[in-house]
Amino acid sequence: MPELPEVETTRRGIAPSLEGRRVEAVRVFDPRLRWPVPAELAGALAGQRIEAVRRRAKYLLLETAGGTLILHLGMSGSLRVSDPETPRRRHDHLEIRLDSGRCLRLHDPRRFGAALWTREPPAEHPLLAPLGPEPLGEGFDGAYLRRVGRGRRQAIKPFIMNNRIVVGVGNIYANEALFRAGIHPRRAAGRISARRMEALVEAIRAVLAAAIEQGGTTLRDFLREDGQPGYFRQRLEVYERGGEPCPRCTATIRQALIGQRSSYYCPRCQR
DNA sequence: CAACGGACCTGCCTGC
DNA sequence: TGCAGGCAGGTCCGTT
Repeated sequence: MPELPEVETTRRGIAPSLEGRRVEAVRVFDPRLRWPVPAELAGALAGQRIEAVRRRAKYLLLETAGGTLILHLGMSGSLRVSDPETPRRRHDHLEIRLDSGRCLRLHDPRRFGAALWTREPPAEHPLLAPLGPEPLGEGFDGAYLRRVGRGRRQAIKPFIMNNRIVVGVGNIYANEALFRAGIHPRRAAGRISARRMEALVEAIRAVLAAAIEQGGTTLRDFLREDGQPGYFRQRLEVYERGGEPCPRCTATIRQALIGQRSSYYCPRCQR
């Protein structure tokens, strides 16, 4: 479910309830996530004060003086701040009780998500260390993308979805950014001019920023931590619109599998 | 190395 | 109605 805008929306939603609070207890109802939830997590996190809730790529980082809880929402994960008295839902796998009397619950039907603990600086964790630049940060520009794409024959769409190249661009926003930039999703990454690569970078930034502003995209089940949906879905121009007219030129939008993922594009506008 | 397919899971929808 | 099959927002890992 969540791409960068949904994770960032979640971060902004939960941070005010977490920052500055002390963890009173941690309960793991089902440790079978993508990797087993470490047995030491509950003991290590209990008693710690949450100093900051940060995001790196699609990872959420709950930082304390004793270590960092690394959370990933996978395809179907979500976080809710709730009253501990509220009955647990099916697929609520982890609960963190706070000294405010509230609790944070991780809900994840498909269990592709993760909850890990590290005492090292999180940037050095093996999962985070190899990640490419943040798309909305410094260090991500046309010159960079052109340089790392040089000589690559891989299609541009899976290329920008590779988190060693740039993080946070999932299937929805890859489709949308390529449409905005007028680039065909199958075009080889190494065969895009500097000018068009710059346009692609700007399109990625613009679509992610706009989606964050709208609270993310709710397709099926993504809900913000307050239970509200994100409103970016109505702004999607090609995603899940196969067979509809292109909003720019009225040609019929195509759907095809590229790199195993559903891809949507206008065969006339995108070259 | 780059590129690709498989794997991990549940839920939901479609079509027979 | 039941059941098989396909698909879903991610990404690691093993193989070519």
